[in-house]
Amino acid sequence: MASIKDVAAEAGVSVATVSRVLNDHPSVSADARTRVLAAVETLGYRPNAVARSLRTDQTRTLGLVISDVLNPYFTELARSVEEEARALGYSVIIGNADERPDLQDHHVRTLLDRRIDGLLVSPTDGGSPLMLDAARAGTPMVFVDRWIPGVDVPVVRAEGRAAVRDLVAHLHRLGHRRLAIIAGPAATTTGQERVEAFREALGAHGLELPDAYIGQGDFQAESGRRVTEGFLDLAEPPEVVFAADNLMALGALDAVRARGLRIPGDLALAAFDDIRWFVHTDPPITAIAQPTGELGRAAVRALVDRIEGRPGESVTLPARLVVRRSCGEHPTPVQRSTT
Amino acid sequence: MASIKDVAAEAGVSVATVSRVLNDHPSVSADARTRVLAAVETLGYRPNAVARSLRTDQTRTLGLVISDVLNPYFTELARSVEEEARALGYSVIIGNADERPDLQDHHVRTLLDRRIDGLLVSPTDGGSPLMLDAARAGTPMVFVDRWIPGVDVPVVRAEGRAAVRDLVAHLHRLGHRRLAIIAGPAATTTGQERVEAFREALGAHGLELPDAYIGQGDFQAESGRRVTEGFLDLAEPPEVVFAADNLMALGALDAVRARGLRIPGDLALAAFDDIRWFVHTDPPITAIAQPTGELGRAAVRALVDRIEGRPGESVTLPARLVVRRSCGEHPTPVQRSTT
DNA sequence: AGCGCTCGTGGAATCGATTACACCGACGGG
DNA sequence: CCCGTCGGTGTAATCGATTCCACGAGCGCT
Repeated sequence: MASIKDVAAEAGVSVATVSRVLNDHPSVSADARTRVLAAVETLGYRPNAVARSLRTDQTRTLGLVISDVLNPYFTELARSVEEEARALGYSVIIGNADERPDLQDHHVRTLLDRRIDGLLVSPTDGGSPLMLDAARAGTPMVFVDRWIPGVDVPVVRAEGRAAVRDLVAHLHRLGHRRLAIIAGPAATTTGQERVEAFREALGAHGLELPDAYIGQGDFQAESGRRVTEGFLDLAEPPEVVFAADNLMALGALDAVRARGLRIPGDLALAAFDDIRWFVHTDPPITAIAQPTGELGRAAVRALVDRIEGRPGESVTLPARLVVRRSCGEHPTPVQRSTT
Repeated sequence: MASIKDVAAEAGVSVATVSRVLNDHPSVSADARTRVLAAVETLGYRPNAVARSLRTDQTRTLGLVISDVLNPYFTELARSVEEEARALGYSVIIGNADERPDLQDHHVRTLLDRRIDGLLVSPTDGGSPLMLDAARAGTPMVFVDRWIPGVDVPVVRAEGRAAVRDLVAHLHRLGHRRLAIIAGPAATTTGQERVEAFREALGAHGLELPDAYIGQGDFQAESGRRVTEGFLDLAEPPEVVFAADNLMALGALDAVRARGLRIPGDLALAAFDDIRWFVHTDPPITAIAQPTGELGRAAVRALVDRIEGRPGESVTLPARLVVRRSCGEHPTPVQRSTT
C-alpha cells in the first residue's frame, strides 16, 4: 500500500508538503498542491490512520459499550450514536457486553488499548475497577441509559418515573390491583429505578409491592420466562406483570403461551422500552417508550464536548406511556398508539 | 499514559527487554522478567495498540459491514461474528450501511484506512469500485449472506432454495394459488435469488409468478408496507404474500392491520429470516430460518484463514422452513415450530 | 588454554504520518 | 541598495512500539 513517501516521490516534493496538502495547511503553492493531488490520485493513496493516530495522539474514534446487541433498544441506540458521531467526524467502535461484566471489561480494555478518544457506556453492573480507573484517569466518558453513581461522568438517560405513574394509573383504572414486576439486575441503575418508580406509583394508589411480586430478572428473555412461571405458580398470582425491558417481556410472552393462557384475560402485560414489534404481538403490548434516538445523539454530543475540552453536560429526557391492548380495554375509548 | 520507556526506566532495563517480556520471547532472564512485570503492575502500563499496529502492520481487527443494524438477522450475525473473532484473538469493528451504498462505501473506506486485517461484507449493492479494488488489491475479504458475483472472494451463506420449495408446497397444500413476493433490491444476490427460488418452486406446481405479484422492496419495513398496499389494491389481490426479509414482513403486517384485514383469513403471510418475535405476532408467522450463528462463525473462520495465509473456503448451509399459523391451518395436524 | 556456542541484553532502525525549525528567494519599505 | 518579512519548502525529530544486529559473559569441548 502506497505511503506518503511514495506520493512525495511521485509528486517530486517532500513528505512535509504532501502532509500539508492533505491537511490543507495554508502555505502550499497552487502548483505543488495540484501535483500532490495528482500523485494521490494515480497512486490511489489513502493516509494510514494508524500512523496518523500515533503521531497526533487522537483516533477520532468513540467506543460504545452496550449491554446487549440482541436488544432492539440498544441496537437503535447504537444506530443513532453512530449517526451523530459520523456527523461530527468520528467513528464508533461497538462492544457488546451481553450483560456480562467480564465481557464489558474486556471491551473497555481493548477500546482503551486502541486509544479511542472517548467512551460511551451503558454499564452492566455497579462498575468494575477498570472503568472507575479510566474515569479517574481522565478518559472522556459519558454514561448512557444506565450509569454508575458516584462517578463524575455526564449521564444521558430517560426519566421513566412519570410514565410509570401513568402506567400504574392506567392499570388501576382497568381494575387491576395485584401488580408484579420483572426487575432488572439490582446492580444496574435502570434495574433499581424501575422497581422504585413502580413501587412509588403503586403507593400513590394505596397498593403494596410485596416481595413475591418482585421477580429478579437479568434483562434477558430467558429470565422473563422463568420469573413469569414463578408468578403463575403463586397461590395468588398477579393480575399484571410489568417487565422492566422488552426482552423480558418476550420471555413472559413465552411463558404465558406455554401455559395456554391469554393476555390480557388471564394475565395483563406491560413493558419498559417500546419496540416496533409490540404493535403486532398478540395482543399489542402496552409499553413505556424512550426517546432512544435523541438519547444517543445527546450522549454523543456530550462526549464530543468533553473530548474537545467543553463541559459536556448530563441530559435527562422524558419517557412516555404508549397504551395498547395487553392490559385490557377501557370501557370508554382511550388514547391509542399510532405507531 | 505510561509508555514502554517508562516501564523500561522503572525496571532498569531497555525497552527491547520490556518488549520481549510482553511478547513472551524466550530469551529473557527470570530476573528481568519479574522486574518488568512488577514495573508494568505499578505503572498500570498497557501497550499502545496503535503503535504496535504501526510497527507490526497488523491490527488483529476484522471489519464487518452489515446492511442494516436494525434488522435482527444482522444483529444476530454480528453477535456471532464478534464471538468467534474474540475466540480467535481478533476484535471486530461494525459498520452499518443502512442499506445505502454510499454509507457502505464510507465504512469500507474508514475500515481500510484503519488497516483492519480483513473485511467481512454483506454487500448492499452490486459492488462499488472501492470494494472491487480492495478485493483485487488483496485485502483479505469474505462475503457473508449476500455476495458479489465475479469477485474471487469466499462466500458464506445459506441456501434457501429447498426451504422455499417446502414453503410453496406447504402453501399449495393449503389451497393457495395466487402467491406474491415482496422482493429485495435486484442489486443484491439475496434479493434476486429469493425471487428466482420462489418462481421455480411455483413452476413445480404449475403456477406462474406474474409481474404484478412481484413487489419491489428494499429490505426495509416501509417498503414492505408500500408493496403490500399495492398488492391489496390489485383487482385480483394475491392470497399469500412472501416477504424476502423480516423487516418487510413487519411492514406487510402494518399494511394489513391498517386496512383492518386478518391474517391468514384475508391474506396469508410468510417471511424469509426467522426471528423470535414471529412466535408471538398475531398470528405467529411462518418463516424460513437461517442458521445465522453458524453462518457468522463460519465466515470468521474463513476470513481468519485468509488472513493467516490459509485458503479460506466458501460455505453454504441449508435454511429450513418453520411452519406457524400465518398461512392458514392444515385440516390434519402438521409439524409445528418448537421455538 | 582457546575456540565457538548460546544466552541475555541494549542500541538503533523502522513503521507512516505530523510538525517545529531552518532556509531560501522575492518583494516592499526606508 | 539593503534589510526585514513572508510564503513556500525541505530536513529531521517525534509518537510507541518491534526487532535486527552486535556485543559481552559464561560455558563446554577439544
